[in-house]
Amino acid sequence: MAATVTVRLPDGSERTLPAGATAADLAAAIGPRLAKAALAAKIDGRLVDLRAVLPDGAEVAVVTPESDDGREIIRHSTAHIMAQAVVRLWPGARYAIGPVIDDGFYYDFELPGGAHFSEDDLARIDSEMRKVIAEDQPFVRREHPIDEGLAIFDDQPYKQEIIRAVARGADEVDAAVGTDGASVVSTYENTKAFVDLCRGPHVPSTGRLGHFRLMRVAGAYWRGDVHREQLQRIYGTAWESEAALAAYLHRLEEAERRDHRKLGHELDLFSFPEEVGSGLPVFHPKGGIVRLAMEDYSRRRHVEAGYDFVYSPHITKSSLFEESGHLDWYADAMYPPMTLDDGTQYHVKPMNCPFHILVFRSRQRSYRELPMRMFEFGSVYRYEKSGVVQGLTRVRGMTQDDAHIFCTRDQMAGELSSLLTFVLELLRDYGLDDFWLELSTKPEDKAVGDDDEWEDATEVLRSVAEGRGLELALDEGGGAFYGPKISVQARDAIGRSWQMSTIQLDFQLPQRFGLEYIGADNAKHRPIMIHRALFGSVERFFGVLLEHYAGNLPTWLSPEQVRVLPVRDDHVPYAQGATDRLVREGFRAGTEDASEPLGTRIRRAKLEKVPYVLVVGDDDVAGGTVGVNRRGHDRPERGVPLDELVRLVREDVDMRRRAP
RNA sequence: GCGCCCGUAGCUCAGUGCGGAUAGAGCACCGGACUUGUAAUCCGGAGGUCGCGGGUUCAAGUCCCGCCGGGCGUUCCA
Repeated sequence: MAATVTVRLPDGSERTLPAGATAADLAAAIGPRLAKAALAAKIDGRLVDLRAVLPDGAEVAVVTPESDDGREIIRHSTAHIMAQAVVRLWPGARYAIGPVIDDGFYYDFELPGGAHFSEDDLARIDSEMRKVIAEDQPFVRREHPIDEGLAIFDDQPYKQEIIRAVARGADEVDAAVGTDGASVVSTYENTKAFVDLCRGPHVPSTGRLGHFRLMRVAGAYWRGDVHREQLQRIYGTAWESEAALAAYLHRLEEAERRDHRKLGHELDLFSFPEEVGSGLPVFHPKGGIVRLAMEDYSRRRHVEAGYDFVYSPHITKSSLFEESGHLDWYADAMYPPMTLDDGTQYHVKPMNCPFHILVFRSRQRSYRELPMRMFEFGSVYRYEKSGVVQGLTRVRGMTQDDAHIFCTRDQMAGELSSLLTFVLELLRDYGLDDFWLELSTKPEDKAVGDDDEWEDATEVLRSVAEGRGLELALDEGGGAFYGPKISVQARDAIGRSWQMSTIQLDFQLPQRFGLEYIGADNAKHRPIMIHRALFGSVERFFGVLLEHYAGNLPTWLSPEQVRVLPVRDDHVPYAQGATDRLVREGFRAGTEDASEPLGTRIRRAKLEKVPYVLVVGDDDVAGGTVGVNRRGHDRPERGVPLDELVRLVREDVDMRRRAP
């Protein structure tokens, strides 16, 4: 055996160390600061402990806290000490799995006697964890043959189940296990009393941790299977520094501040009356105006883009959904039927497509009519499971900006391409401008439509996405059996992704409904159908915009665009005159009288996020001017001629200028 | 659907641990006074089947059960 090993570092340089040197030795050899910061190492792309021995010729990188790998290791190690704390506090507790997730980690437990964690327990667990950290326990890795592993965890049935899965080489276990061989499992021992089954790697010792916070308790099924034991899950977040933790918590607060449910209530836009039912919003006058503005603009754009407008009822005989197939595979998500005296069943519609199809089928169609683009703000009802309804983003009653395009095979590519352009332009007009796309392709097993159609459609979607320079995530085999799909995701002002529009090809429904048109060859042909919704649902889009703008809707969407405040009662006539002028110009404006101090009225208007708050007093009456407080500006601008103000607001509205 | 948590005035919350007499506060609302030049004027008033139903108890906002509504989670994996 050679006396030295040579490894290559990320910068391309090489280091030679004595044989048997560990990753920690390498870090020390590079420099004392790195040695101190080092958490783990990556050898030939695989994350390992700092104590791992370096093989000769390997590519080695030292993992430090301020990296994705580093944070992941910190989170994983923090999950372990949480498990240790829980076992200390609840002797006999069983621990299942404790993986890393986005921004944090969780660990699943089963407490003795079927006990449950309460929110108060989090504080106890937290302080026990800090004791474990203060003890600076090492994470000692060991490898054991299967039977030895089973013996170590003889009172931990979940761990044993995992070990057996590893032994079987079960494919649900991460492939990394394979490098150890399925005959061996690894453990990490913190103390004699606490050993956990784990692939690793971990930080060298618990003293390296501490910037964490336990977030919440939740229930979760063992292995995600509803038929298995329900375990208690604790979620936490952990970071490399107090500052990073604080920044993360701040991001959460920011998201909370923007919560559309909260803003919707504060700004008196909508509510969810208990009397109506879960997931069924009602829009108040101010929210109604916002919707009106959103919908009107959408309608205008659809007219310009060559759509026809159709209307369809909210209920229909069940037979329509039998013909469409919805009742076969979608019944769970539908409201149950109502039965009339003669026994006929009716369903509230969960989708608009069958109606649009009937419009198409209402008479014989010629190829000259295609493409036909039918648009409807169609209200649909879906029986979402009670646990999933959430604000406006997941509701049981919603209005889709739904359209179905019927076209020939030859027109398909052109339609898809112009459609995607249309979607992106329209979403931009509403103020979203950071997009990425997800393309779901043909599922492996079964699919309707011929391969040629699938391939062609998929290719068009792909090329349009790429041509636009947009990020494209491929969801290989993730399409529905009836056609490929592209979904447009938008990132909002604080970087969160929302799924917005979907464009879905459908090779199935035209077939089920026997749709056809007469081609130039005087023969019957089957049209291709494209389903698409740009907002998804008006309600959801409303919620997304509200969060995106943190309630500061751009002027063109604001429920009240201008509020005029007279300084004293005797300024009211002038204020009213200004308001009348603004209303004549087509703006949403109002006067508030002077029965309260100006400061109070300004404050209220600002809290209500009115984009333009005008103050008029003696000087303005004399000069035909207004004092302008623009939302987002600290200082008012005095003495602005009314004409100038009208011009300003007009420009804001016409350009659909983004809110400050 | 399931698990945990929550539901008190229009809103935000106190009171619930350990059951005890007319259930409190701030904001909002209504009335009056103040006549205001840029983020909370003063005084007064009204407002509650303590989510709903059932149970335990001499006594229930408080304890138990069911339902309704809401929040969070159900991020495949040692």
